[in-house]
Amino acid sequence: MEPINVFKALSNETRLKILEWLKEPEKNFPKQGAHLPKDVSYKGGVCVGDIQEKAQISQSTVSSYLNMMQKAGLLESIRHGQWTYYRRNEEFIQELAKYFKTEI
Amino acid sequence: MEPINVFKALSNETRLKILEWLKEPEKNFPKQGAHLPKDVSYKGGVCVGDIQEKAQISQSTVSSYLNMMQKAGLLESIRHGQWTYYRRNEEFIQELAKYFKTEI
DNA sequence: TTGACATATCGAAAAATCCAGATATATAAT
DNA sequence: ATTATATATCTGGATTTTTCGATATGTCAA
Repeated sequence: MEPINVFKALSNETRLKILEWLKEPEKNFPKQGAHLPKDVSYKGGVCVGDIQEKAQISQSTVSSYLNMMQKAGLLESIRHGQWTYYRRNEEFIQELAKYFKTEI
Repeated sequence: MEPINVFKALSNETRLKILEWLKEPEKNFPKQGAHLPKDVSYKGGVCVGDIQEKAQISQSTVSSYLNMMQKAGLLESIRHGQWTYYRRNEEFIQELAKYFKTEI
């Protein structure tokens, strides 16, 4: 775990919002599921396009944000067809909260 | 509380170290107290010069770092004579850990 | 296999951050 | 009053971040 990279990832309004939105995907991305194939249950995963629409920033920006957050450990992703679904890496985030409590 | 500013303040190796050093001031700044007047008991406060020496960065940089961390809420300071003593704002940091646990 | 769509990567301009030296200010000592 | 010391503020060049449009890649559908 690289705390500096985590904090950098969290140092941006949009990225912080994305992380919060992904806590309640079905609430914040209601139309999600339209293209989510039934045979897949990537619980909580939201595709890039839906996140972009909600965040109101360019496609390239949202893509690199998500990549950055994933590299920091905050998110995980899976590709399904032409969609990439991102969701929170709750295990990592839990460790992070522990780190925060004990080390900060 | 402005989480973004907190995360920005934490997004730097030196500032992160300072925050950690200040968890155990008497251990990390052993000579501290030489100029700390007896009649003052600013528990845990360390003066700018001592922090600068330990961090090995310029005086102006350490001063603005400390100011930034204080504005973010992480530190608090008190002036005593020609010295400014900085220490952790534990109350704020505790709230922060709570915020982190519940909001992140 | 061609076209359409989702996402990733590239390249660049603008803005922000980093960090130092120079200078200003506040306090203490003489 | 003058000088010395600690800290704060100012200025600015170097580096990094932000964010976009353009382009590339991967996948599905016709």
